[in-house]
Amino acid sequence: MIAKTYSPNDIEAKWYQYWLDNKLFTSTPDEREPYTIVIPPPNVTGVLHMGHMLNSTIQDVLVRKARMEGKNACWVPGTDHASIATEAKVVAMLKERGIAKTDLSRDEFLAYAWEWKEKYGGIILQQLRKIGASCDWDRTRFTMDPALYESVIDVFVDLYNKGQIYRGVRMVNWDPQGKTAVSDEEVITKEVQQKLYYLKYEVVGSQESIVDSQEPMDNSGATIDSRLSTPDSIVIATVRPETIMADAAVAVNPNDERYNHLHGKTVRIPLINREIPIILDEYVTMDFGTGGLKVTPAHDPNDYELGIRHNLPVIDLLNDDGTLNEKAQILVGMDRFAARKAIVKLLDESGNLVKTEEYTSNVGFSERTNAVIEPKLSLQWFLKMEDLAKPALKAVMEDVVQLVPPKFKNMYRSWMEAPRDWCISRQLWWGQQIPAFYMQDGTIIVAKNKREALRKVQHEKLLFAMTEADLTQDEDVLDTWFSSWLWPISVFDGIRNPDNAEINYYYPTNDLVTAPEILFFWVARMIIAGYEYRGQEPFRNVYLTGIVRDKQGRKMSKSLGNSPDPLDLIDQYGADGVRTGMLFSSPAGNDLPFDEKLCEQGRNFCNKIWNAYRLVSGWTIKEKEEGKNESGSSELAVRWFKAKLNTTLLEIEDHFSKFRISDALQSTYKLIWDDFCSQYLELIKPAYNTETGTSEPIDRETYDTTINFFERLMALAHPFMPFITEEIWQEIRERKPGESLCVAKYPTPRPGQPDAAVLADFEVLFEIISSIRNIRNSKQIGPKVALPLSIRTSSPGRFGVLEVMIQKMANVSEIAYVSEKPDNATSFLIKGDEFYVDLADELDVAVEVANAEKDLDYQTGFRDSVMKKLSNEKFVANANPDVVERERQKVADADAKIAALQETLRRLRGE
RNA sequence: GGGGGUUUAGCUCAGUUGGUUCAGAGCAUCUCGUUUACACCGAGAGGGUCGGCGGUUCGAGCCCGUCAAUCCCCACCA
Repeated sequence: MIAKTYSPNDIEAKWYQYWLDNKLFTSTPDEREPYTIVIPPPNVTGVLHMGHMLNSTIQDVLVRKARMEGKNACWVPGTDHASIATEAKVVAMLKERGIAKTDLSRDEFLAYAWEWKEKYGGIILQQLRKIGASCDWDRTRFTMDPALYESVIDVFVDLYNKGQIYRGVRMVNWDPQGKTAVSDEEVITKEVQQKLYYLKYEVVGSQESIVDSQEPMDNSGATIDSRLSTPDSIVIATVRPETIMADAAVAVNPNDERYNHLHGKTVRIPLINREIPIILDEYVTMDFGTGGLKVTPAHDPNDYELGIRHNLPVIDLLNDDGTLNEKAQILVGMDRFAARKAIVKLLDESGNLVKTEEYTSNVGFSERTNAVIEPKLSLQWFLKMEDLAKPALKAVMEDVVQLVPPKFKNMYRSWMEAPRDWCISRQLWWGQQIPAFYMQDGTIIVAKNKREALRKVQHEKLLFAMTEADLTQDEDVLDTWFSSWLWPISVFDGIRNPDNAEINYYYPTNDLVTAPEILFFWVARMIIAGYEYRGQEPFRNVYLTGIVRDKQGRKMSKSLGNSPDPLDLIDQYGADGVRTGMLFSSPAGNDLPFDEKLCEQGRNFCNKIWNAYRLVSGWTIKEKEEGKNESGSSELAVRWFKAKLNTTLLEIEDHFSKFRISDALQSTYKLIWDDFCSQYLELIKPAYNTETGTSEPIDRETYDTTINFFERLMALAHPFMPFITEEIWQEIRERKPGESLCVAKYPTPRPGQPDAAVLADFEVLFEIISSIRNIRNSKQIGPKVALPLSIRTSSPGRFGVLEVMIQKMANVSEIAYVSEKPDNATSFLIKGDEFYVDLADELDVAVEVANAEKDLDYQTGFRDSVMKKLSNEKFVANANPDVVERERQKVADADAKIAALQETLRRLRGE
């Protein structure tokens, strides 16, 4: 006997192992059509969160479906080395052991990092197995695998040789915690409540200034607080008072008449009294703050530009870790934020702090470490993006690469039309070390390795005396995205070995499933690399998932602690339950407000399927000679379900073709729960024999057909819920060893028109049944009390076999065709046919009259509104003839109902 | 500051070229039911001026304009 409730935990591990043992997920090139997905490689240090859960489930649904459709499905798993994040974790781990990174050599540090990676890395890949992900694990790749590492190096060398990569001093985003530069895309700007400090700078030679200031200042029409500006000083506004020691000038707008008297003057920086010039530049906004701007070229990108224009010195007063260096002269060694507090106090004491205002402004944060980004001037490597981006922009605009949903095309375009150069160097050790080698005179040799670099020096520069010892490799590593942008190519070794059988077979891949957050970071760059290195797009479709949010709409994150552990959820609801739960409300590109209720619904669905199987498996089958179901009702039910299945399959296929995964699941869910369980199974269910206490046997034909239906339904649901469907599919009939639903045929709609007649008949049938049940409910009559039904129709006997079903489903004792309404009967109307249910007790005439009147009102109103439409000449003239015809039909239907209702009313009133 | 999305039932969302009784689904709520697969269930019910206003049209949830709310992206006026 099968258990009453489905227990996922018992079977999930069993089937997953079975799939692995039978190598059902492995793929090698063959003559079949390939279907390829590369996983967005999760951070190697990562653990599974709800975003992965959603993303991986969608990929698995697509891959499993393709596999069942007979394609050579290949889902490549792997992880990303995530340089900053991983290095930070390793540094933290070392710190716990009392080891500082600075005490280690690069090689020693990397040894620790690899040790750490081997130990903790890739947990997430194990977790993916728990959710049923059908990855080809033999293909697991890591962005630092030798082959992938080498691919990255090759690409760097190649792009350098093509003149696309250059090295230069630029203002970059500095992460003082990670102590590395990060790209513009890795900076998240957030609005932060800050303070705007108004600081007074003394004008040098202020005695003269007083004399000059005989000219009345009021002429300028200045609206600024008189305290803020005096003839012998200028007040500037800043949110970063700790950088004043690095000021190179104070700028005012040349058109700002308030400051005419200061042109050509110099001022003194408070506290340190260094003298700096007043410069004129139209960049300065006159109506912000005081109209005076402190210019700090080392610590602000705009100031840096100003500095270049005015030939100002660059004074960098920050160390790499964000503390003040000796150039600051004061507060040396203090962290920038502590220094800010301290200097405000000092400025206040010295009388230079004029006032403080609350101020909201945008501050950049490091995506990886969440540290406040410091604009910093440094020597970095850059990749020119302008030309590379062109084919990638075109591909998306012309839908060669299709973004799903397409609304993201706008975003993509705005970024790709004017891409900024990509800062690809990082001041870290964990990653691909930049293959640039420096000669002692600073000459740069870019080559695959030192030996190659030396060979180049010797052969191209004819410096045969050079040795490897004379070359030093660049200390920096490459941005992690500089390796992941090659992912769809490098996992098939298509960079090093561009004509190999694998890349030629699997590339371009089919679908990419990822989050919109990394559309620029990753997706766009993969497309760029795809065109540059394969001359072809890396994938056809990009399905962009939403962000998983909690009930309050917050993004689920580890730091907020509002994300449930997916593995806990799986324990609780089963992998299939969680998978379907995730998909129930996740249209592409829309955020997913996650609610555990959805997992519960998923679990309930599993249980429903389980019990449906329990029901069917408990049936006994009639001996052959006993024949089939006498009334033919089962045959008709079969005919109906076939038609229903067919139309639903078409619907599901349509949803899938549009990547409407949620809708495809919804259709599957309804087909199984409502159509198959609630209707079909109830219709064919054998009667219960009260004497024997068992159900009657079912005829062989109906039974076999039902089992076939079940099998097809399991196949249909398998991409969504692989475990329970495999379990039942294996139970349903004897299978050969190694056979699996994973590679069974996915149901396809039968060709030809669906059986419209039977579908229409059953719609009427279900309406009759629910009307009778409704009467039962409203009259509080229990389901065990059988009720007689009378029908008055213009075509007697038209219900034929359906009568048996009405009797069974609505517990009707007998059906009679009548020409007069029986006494004591309550009635309902369906398409002009009138149905009467004889109630044993007295009929409440008043209630019946009220109901009939209400219905009559509605029908008359409805008829009138349609008539009004039809009497409008413009409507009849302009509307589609079909539409007009339908409207006429509506009137006819309404007329019939109205006539019937009027008659009912007459009778009820005894007229 | 620019660009885009969203706004439909208490909640989360469907609603495909404007036209069938088009105002929908799931969840939640309420009523009834220990029926013989399933209470992780069954049978029913209530609930919305489709964000506001204006326009186009014979006809608007759908098209256009405008306003409002909200979210996202880009842009670092200190």
